[in-house]
Amino acid sequence: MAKIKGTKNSPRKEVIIIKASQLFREKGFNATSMRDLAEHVGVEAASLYNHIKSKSELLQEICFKVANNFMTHMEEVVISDRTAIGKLEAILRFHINQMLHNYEEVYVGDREWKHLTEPYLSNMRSQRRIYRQHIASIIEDGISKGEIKKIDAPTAVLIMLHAIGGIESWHRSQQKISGELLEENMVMIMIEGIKATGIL
Amino acid sequence: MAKIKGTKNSPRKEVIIIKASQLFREKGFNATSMRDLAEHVGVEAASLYNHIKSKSELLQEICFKVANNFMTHMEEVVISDRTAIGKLEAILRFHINQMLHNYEEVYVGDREWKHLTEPYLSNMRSQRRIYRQHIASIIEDGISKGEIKKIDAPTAVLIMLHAIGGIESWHRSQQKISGELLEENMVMIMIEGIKATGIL
DNA sequence: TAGATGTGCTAACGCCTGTTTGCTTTTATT
DNA sequence: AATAAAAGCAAACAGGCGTTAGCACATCTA
Repeated sequence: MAKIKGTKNSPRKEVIIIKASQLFREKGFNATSMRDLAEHVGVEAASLYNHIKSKSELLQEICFKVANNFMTHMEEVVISDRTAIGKLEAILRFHINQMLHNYEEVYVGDREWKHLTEPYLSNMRSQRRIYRQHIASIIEDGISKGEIKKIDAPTAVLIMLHAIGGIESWHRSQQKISGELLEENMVMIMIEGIKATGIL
Repeated sequence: MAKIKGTKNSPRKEVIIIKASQLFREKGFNATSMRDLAEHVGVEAASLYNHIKSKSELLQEICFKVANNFMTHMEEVVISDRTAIGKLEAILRFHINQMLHNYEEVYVGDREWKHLTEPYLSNMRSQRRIYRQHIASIIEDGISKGEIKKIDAPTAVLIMLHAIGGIESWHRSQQKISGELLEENMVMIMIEGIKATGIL
């Protein structure tokens, strides 16, 4: 039988997670209280527990959803037949687009994962390490093939990843350029910065 | 007779601020309790209040000390007779060195200032805006003089500033390259990324 | 219609928070 | 040695925290 609810087709838990993402991003995980969250959902704090197990669970769901998202894309890129520069550009563009169109959750996943509890904390740490190592490997591959100038790969990785985090400032900016233009500017600056010039 | 002391001569307060910087960096401002801090100082929580007025005051002192530090340097650079690229490189190197040698406080000043209370919060917001505008002006000047490729200046600013924030990862890294090498790598990648190539 | 299920509420719990009070001990100055 | 100031402590406060218990209602299922 078709279960058609009419007004309430979106489950309550989804709404809670979305609101939680916004608040965690805005004020941080620890500075966001359950009563705070409840008010934004339009409900009393106690009622939240009909849908979620704990405040921690909210952070876990947000962080691991984001992490899986990035990890899945990374695996596709790694097995693709792009050049090293092409792979980096693909990763860069994916990050930028995620930051542009999935802002709240991505931001929380990036900045608030430290407040996860074990064993999720260790799990996240290792996922992030693996992710960075993937990028470093691509860079080192590019260097050995002469596509990329001779730089320290881990340094290039941290520059790339953190530069993208700066899109946060763009979101808050008043006179912002379009997302497409932002993407092109970032890609140009970052990719040109590591490309081999033939001179060096 | 003469009260030479004021509230400044006490080194105890310095210790408290240093430990607070470490804890705020490690766990975040909200996740650091005064009892936590007291334990690291080697004292009971109540005793802290013989040296400081409030937890908030700690965050204020850290944030504004760092901000003044950067602002002072910025003003020196702005009035210098360097080229635009030269100015950017000077700013970049200053940031990197601060991040390397004054890590805890700089990190807190960068990531935890959101938890300041008014009027300090507004003050900090405007200081940061002014700082970014200074950099943007330098970039635009460089573009108009043909030193820098035609990019969106605010975008370049956010890339620069956030890329530096990535040194956080470097600090935690196990097999890290030397600070000098890190600096050279970062400068090379970032500066080359925005330099005019003559082709474009 | 009867029961089950989902969702909401009020009230409360135990714990932790930043901070104050009142008192004692250490340290520095005369 | 006497005295004043600085620095420490235990105890407590009021308020906020995440969370639970118990109950009420509404909706869906049989």
